[in-house]
Amino acid sequence: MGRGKIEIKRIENSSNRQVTYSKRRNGIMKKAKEITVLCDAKVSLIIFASSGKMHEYCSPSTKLIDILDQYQKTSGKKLWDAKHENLSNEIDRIKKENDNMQIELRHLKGEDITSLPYKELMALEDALETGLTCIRAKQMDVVDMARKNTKFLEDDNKQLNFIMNQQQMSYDTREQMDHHGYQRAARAAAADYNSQMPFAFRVQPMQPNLQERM
Amino acid sequence: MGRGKIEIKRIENSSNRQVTYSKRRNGIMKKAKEITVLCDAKVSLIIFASSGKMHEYCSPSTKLIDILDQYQKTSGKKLWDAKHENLSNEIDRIKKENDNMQIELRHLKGEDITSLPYKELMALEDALETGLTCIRAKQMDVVDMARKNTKFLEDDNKQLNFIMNQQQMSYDTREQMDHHGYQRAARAAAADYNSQMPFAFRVQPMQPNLQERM
DNA sequence: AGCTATTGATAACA
DNA sequence: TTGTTATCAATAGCT
Repeated sequence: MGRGKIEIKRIENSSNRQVTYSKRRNGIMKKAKEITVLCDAKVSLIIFASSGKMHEYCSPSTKLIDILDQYQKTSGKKLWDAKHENLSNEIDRIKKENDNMQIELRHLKGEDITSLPYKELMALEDALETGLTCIRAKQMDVVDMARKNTKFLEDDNKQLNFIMNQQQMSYDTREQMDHHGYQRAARAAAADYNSQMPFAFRVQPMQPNLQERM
Repeated sequence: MGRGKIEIKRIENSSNRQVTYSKRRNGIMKKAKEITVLCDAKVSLIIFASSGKMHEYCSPSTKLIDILDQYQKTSGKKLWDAKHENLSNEIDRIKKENDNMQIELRHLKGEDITSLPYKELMALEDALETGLTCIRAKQMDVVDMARKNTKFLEDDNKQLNFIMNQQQMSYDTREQMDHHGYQRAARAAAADYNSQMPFAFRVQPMQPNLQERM
């Protein structure tokens, strides 16, 4: 149909192909509309040009999704139903997991244990005792750490008090000294302190993260 | 195109409509095939006759589902994506729930507690103690029940032994008795036993389900 | 289902 | 892209 007959094979000339695509697309769309009107048919037509541009026709007062639903029912071919099934199965699987954990949690909290056999009661008891042991060990750790922290703070305080006293003393005798003499006195005081205290009590960096863990 | 021009409106004559549908359907299918070959297009064509009968064309080496996926991306219209999103959200929600329970379970078992604040350690301890109390109470119940069961069995045994002895005795003196006399003696033995035992120790139905709960 | 007169679609060209 | 038109293709009405 045209000035010359053509073979049905890919049109190599790109612009010819584009023109033909456009004209034939319109032609098919028109035919699709006509058949829906003439024959009461439901039609879904989706065309992608090689460029990726899309055109569609769907018979009026019909939704594409309805046509596709009917397609699945009529043909038995799954489009999204398969994906749906997978997701639904996944949900079921996870829900079951959920329920089991729910039950285990209840049991550990001493709920819903009326119908449990003795063996499981024993197992639960063991688990709870183990947990309690761990928790209490951890609590001890924390308390211990707090105690150590307190001790470090006390030592710091002691040292700071000592230095302050020395500074006060050197301030009291300041009149007899020049500026350099004052600084010398303060340094001497610190050195004096460190030489009097055993190593473990000297100023040193605070334990990192000690506070956080409380 | 035909022996006469026709108006594009529903063909009222049913058999004409059917024939026209069939011819035009073939025509559209052919056109669809041609445009895919001539112009490198991807085409999905689904037609339902008013009778419900379906015909489809999909460009070769392409799946309908792929065309529809591309349709959703290109047009932005959702077909099944909305449904999928709902299911996916549900899955995410349940998975989160799952994770939380997983963590709670671990904590109760004394695992992964290194970074827990002291307050939560206390709460865990309380929960574990409560659970342990409940479990042990239940264990006591079971043991108690077992003890009662044992007692019932012992009583039964005692009673059966008593009756057996009586029967043995009546057997030993059997020669002096006729058949009726023997039966009378056995009945008398049982009555004798019941009259000698306090009510609570008499034969009575076993506690139901006592065994099961072990 | 075939046939064919006729209309409709479109290839090549502008 | 759009329009024109000579041709080819589809099909309406009939068998």
